[in-house]
Amino acid sequence: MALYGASVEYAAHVLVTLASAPAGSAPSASDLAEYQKLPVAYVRKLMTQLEKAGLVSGREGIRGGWSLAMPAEEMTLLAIAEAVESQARLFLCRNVRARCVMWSDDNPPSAAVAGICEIHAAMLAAEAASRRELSKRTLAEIVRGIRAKSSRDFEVRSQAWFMDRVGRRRQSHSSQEQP
Amino acid sequence: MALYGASVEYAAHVLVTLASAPAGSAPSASDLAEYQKLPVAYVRKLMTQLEKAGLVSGREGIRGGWSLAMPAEEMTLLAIAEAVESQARLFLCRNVRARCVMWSDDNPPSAAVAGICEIHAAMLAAEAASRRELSKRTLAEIVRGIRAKSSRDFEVRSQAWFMDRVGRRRQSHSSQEQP
DNA sequence: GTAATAGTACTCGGATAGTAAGTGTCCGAGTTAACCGGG
DNA sequence: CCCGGTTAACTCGGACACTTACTATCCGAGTACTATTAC
Repeated sequence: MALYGASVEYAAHVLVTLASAPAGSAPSASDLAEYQKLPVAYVRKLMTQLEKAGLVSGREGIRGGWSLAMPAEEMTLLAIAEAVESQARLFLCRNVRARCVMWSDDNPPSAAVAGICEIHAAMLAAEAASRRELSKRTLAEIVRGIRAKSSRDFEVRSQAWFMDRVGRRRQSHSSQEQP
Repeated sequence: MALYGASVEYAAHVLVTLASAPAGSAPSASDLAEYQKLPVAYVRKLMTQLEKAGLVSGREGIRGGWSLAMPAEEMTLLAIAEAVESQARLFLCRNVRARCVMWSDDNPPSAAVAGICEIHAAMLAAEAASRRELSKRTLAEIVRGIRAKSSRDFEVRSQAWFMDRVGRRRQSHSSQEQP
């Protein structure tokens, strides 16, 4: 139905959140997921995919969490999409042309089917066009666009939310429980 | 995995075949399918979809068959793709932005989420680019490209194959059986 | 005071369901044209 | 000679099974930091 599924959408929003989070806060996968009510376990898996692609770097352990592995200006939407859905192709040529009945009986499909199928070629051109478009958009641009729309109050409260999560994480095992 | 699946590939090749078939031969869905060893029943379904989209016109009955409903010069690859996979989108926005925890407790997501999501906008731009590319390519161009690669002999034999199919269809119930 | 231990909150990776869409098949119904036999 | 019935070969449309990939969840294992405890 759609080439890029929920994975790409989740990943993109998570990265936007990560780029907007307070500097050095290193939110955990749970933080990032719950902030936008995404399935936590699923986001966890996405994070490891993003890490493999070199977009984020994680730190393990009790104070662990995620942070961008490169400046947001350099991270393109194409890179994000390919990180979590590397197999996404506009079209997969099954080489129908070579199945023609003309070939089967006597002479094999040699010269006539040489090179790339015309239809496949057109599809590849279209795919290249869409990728070119996606590679133009960077995470930084997207964050700027979102920030321009949102209120200052929203930003402040979001930052506070993340700081609260991090703080809560730390104090939770100095004092065992809290009201 | 791929936005455009086998349906689009089959449809495209069938239309190429149809455009290349002898004038007035009106091949049946079976003819078109067997010519390239495609699943017959499936091609039949595709043909009705292509008809609904106005790309081909069918004639029922014993001498029935299919023919292009418009000049091949006017039929774009985009039209073909959309005829059989109209739901194909590059990206389906689930409006994740509106699920943010910041909204749930007191104030609803009003102004900040107004307009289209930044990520969605970028995806739409990419989709538009690929569609633009596909709408540039016409069936006539594709047929020309294929014809340029194939031998004259291949063409002649293909035409003969179709004429044989049509002829066989007619004589098969003047003389009941044939050797 | 320093070192070993326990506990906490993460990440990591694989195994496993559930679900939706594409792919492919089958069957009955309707349509057109040719042929065949009766008037 | 003409006309209605029969048959053949299509199209049309819906119903159904199969496969695959995405989405989502769960669990055991590893890791880093902190606090506690023992020496």
